[in-house]
Order: sequence, then C-alpha cells, then structure tokens
Amino acid sequence: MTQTKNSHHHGNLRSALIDAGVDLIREGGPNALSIRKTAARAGVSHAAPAHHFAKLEDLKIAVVARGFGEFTKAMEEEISNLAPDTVNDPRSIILAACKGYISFAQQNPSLYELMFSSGVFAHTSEELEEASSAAYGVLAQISSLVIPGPSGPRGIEALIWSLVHGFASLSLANKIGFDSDELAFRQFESIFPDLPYRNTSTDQR
Amino acid sequence: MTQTKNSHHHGNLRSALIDAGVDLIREGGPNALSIRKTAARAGVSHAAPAHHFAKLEDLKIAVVARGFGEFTKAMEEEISNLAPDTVNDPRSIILAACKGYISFAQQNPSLYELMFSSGVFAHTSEELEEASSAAYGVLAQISSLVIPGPSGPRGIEALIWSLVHGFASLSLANKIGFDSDELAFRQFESIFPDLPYRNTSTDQR
DNA sequence: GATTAAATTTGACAGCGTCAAGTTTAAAGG
DNA sequence: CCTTTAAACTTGACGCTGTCAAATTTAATC
Repeated sequence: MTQTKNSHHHGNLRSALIDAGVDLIREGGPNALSIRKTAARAGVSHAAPAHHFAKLEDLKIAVVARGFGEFTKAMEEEISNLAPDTVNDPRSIILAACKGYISFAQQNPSLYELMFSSGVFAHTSEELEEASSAAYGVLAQISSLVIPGPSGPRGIEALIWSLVHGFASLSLANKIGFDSDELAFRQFESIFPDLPYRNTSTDQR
Repeated sequence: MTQTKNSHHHGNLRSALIDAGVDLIREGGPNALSIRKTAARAGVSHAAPAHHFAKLEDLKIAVVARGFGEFTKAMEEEISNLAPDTVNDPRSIILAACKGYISFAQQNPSLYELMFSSGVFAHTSEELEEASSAAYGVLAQISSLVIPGPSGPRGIEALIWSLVHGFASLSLANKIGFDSDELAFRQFESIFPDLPYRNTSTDQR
C-alpha cells in the first residue's frame, strides 16, 4: 500500500522500467540509459514512463538506487561468508567488505560508474538516500574496528574508502589490477596497510 | 608541419573545437559535450567538426587528452613549488604530487570524471596515449621514492594511486573531504600512511 | 591560370527527451 | 449494475542531437 503501486494496466511498470534500465546500462554502458528504450523493453509506449519518472535523470537515480542496494548486499555477503576462524578478525572483516566492493565494481562496471558519477548526487531522492546510506553503514561499521588515529574515525573511513574505491575504479579503467576478480582482490590485499585494530575478544556489535 | 594543420578556412579549427568542448564540459557537466554546440561556439557549421572528429567519441577523447595534459602539469607544478627544505624529502614530493592531483580534480570535476570514465579507455588514440602516459610517469616517479614491499614497485604505485584517486573521486561526490582544496588536501595528508622511503642524500633522477 | 584535394556548408534522416492532448482502464459511490 | 472520476497509458508533435551524403568554397600545386 505504501510503496508498490502495482495497479492498473501493467503489473508493476515502475519496477519493470528499472529492470530494463539496469539491463540497458549493463549492455551498453553508463550512457545507454534511455527512456524510450526502457519503455520498449517493458512493452509500453515511449511516454508511459513519464508518470513514474518525470525526467530521464529520475529514472537514472532509481536505477542507481537499486545498484546501491545490490552493492550493499555484495559487501554484506562477503562478510557473512567469512570462515569461522576469521569471523572475529577485524582485518579479515574489513578485507571481506572490500572484496565485495571490488567484485561488485568488476561485475557491474557501468552501474558502478554511474553510482559515483556527479549528476547523481546533485538530485535528492529518498530512495537513493536510503540505499546509499546503507552502503555507507557497512563502511562505517568496518571502520569502527580500527582504533582511530589523530584524524579521528572519519580519517579511518576516508583511508579505507579511498583505498578500496580508488582501487576498484582504477581496475575498471585497466590501470591497475588484473583480469579476474580474484587476482585483483589478491593485489588489493597485498597493498592494504597494517592498521591498529581493536581488541577482538569481546563482541563487536 | 607534423601536427598542427592550421590551414584553410578557419585558423585552427581542431584546437578551437577542443577549447569549446572543454568549456562546455566545465559549464554543463560530463554529458554536456555536443558536436553541434562546439561547432556553434567555434563559429562553424554543425557538420564542420566531422573532418577533424568523425564521431562524438573522438572529440571527447581529444578533450580528455588535453585534460590529461593539464593534469600532469598540475602535479608537476606542485612538485616544483616545493619549499627548499623539503625539495629532497620523498614524502613531501609524493604529497605535493597528490596535492596537484586533488586540486585538479576539484577545479575540473567534470573533466576529471570524464578522464577516468569507461568509454574513454575503450578507444585507442595516440594523442590520449601520450597524455595519459605522461601522467602515469609522474606517478611512477614519485612511487620510486618508496622502497617496495612484497607487492613490488607496482604495489607501491597501486597503493598511492588508489589512495589519491579514491580520495579525489569521493571528495567530488561529497562523500569525504571539505569545501576547499586546502582543507581537503589537509585531510588527505593526515590519512596518508607512513611508508619506507629511500635514502634522500644521493640524487634521485 | 587551371587542376586538385581538403575544408566547410547545406540538407536530410532517425532517434532522443519532453510536453500536450486524448484514450483506456480500474476503482469508488450511488 | 451503472455512472463518475482519476490514474495509467497512448498518440502525436516539437526541437535537439549525431551522422551521413552531396554541394560548394577555399587553398595549395603544377
């Protein structure tokens, strides 16, 4: 009743348009998103999306919001897939999140590029705000496993996030890293600096 | 005779088109580049650019190549502006290059975004190859001031480049950092890790 | 001065985002 | 059950875009 407006003609056009938009971007790059093509893929007329997305930018933002959702899931899944003997090791937890970060970028390069592009953060959207805040939550959580230095907790977040984001972005541009997810992540592991981690014996949540 | 084809009607249309393209991007964002608008700004017809740039992507690549040229200059200028007492200090040299890196990104956000976007590195262009190689040269040069660890010299390059690129990119997305160049760079300085620098007494070039 | 090739213009085409108007559909109220 | 009403969707149009094809202008060459 609150969110899903599955009602009149089409089953759930809004969601179908986002599906089609994600596919278009996956297939044709960040600039391949088009109202008319998403409409065609969803089997509706070229002006049907207007009711759900007034402008192309609004559709783009909804697509990016969905991207942030899957992005967060990718990081959380890697954390929950940790081996039992490393499940409480701060460094392992941080690197697991980074592994999810990097593999999402490699498996969804165009979407990833769009998620961090300038045009997106200009607009305000509750949907996007929630989705990107959830991703930031994972970052803040793993950063809290490190004892802050002179630059404070925000400095730790900036260090970890800059490293993993820069590495993922440059990998996509074929500047560093290697072909497969696995090899790229191995290199990331090898350059990740030693950090002063918190005591791991007590529960951390 | 070799490069500049300043010849027939217009003085030097190719260069004028790149000028106009850079301005368009500065004013309207990464997607504001348009063949017809650059042509209008250069005072020629809408199809005039075709002889110099067969496709929009070719113009984009030329604009990006110019961007890499100024990018390299920004880093080199910061290095050559080092105070006399720090001119031989490896950490100061590295941070100076990073300062140029970050301030270029903040002063040319749209161009910077385009320079590292996916569509650009797909094509091959000697012009772009040269310009981006020069930028890579600065990175390699400052990275050589650090004693390589188990991940080798490439690991050092990946570490420094990932850090500064991630920081600059996230600053643009308003995720970290602050309003001014100066404050953003101060934070970068504070999160930059300690590294094993080479001996500084002998000449390094 | 005539020839030739490059640079530029004019014109056209399909695809795009977007707006305006009409039409279908589903739900609500008698 | 039938009418009313509003939302969802369609059709059509507009200006803008990249790109191609065909003149036309211009500069250099013989």
